[in-house]
Amino acid sequence: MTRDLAVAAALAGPPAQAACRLLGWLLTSGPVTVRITEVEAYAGPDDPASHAWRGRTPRTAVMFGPAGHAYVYLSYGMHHCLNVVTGPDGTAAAALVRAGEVVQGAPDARLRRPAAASDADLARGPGRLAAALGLDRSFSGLDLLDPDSPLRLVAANQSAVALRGPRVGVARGADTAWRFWLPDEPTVSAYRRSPRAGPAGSPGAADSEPRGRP
DNA sequence: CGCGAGATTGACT
DNA sequence: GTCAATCTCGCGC
Repeated sequence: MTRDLAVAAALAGPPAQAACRLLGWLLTSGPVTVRITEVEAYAGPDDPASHAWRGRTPRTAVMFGPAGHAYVYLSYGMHHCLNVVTGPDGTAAAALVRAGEVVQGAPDARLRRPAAASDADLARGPGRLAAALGLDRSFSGLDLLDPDSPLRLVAANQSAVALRGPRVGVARGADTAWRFWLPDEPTVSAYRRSPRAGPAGSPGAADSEPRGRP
């Protein structure tokens, strides 16, 4: 097979479910392989924190496509962030890969991230993870399930139950508990609420309560 | 066509 | 804890 349909189907569900499933999966770019330890779910026009909130644009068009493709964007003019497109074709959704453990090619990752204090810091944070994998916007739109793709996603068994909490850094939708991470992983990034978001649990943005260890 | 905002990081007070 | 760096997007004039 050239494309794993079962894996694609696993990512075609609702945003939070699809994102949660990515935990423990492997991302490979060249010599570097990362095991995903932290993700966030983003939806479409209904999700004010999503890039697709205002509808389809050239940049976010890939989010409206079939699951299993890459959406890479430039954040704050300097850091790249990787999303895995989720949900059925025609609806906008993606999972931001926030952090991972470098399980292969750590020396290569370190060349790209000389500032990393430890191996756990190589891909701890979305910008750092994209840097460790050597990603830029040219990777956006790639089919991650194609064995010939320069960036590949491979499913793996998820041993632990995921913890969940509100998404990091978002100004709106800051109370939606759509961040998922694996317990006891030193590679999971620290939680920082956006200063532009109101106080936690502020009215108007109320969603599900955080659980676990935010 | 100008301008403000942003799914971040790392350095500094 | 606070703050600047840096640039693309997308809305408003």
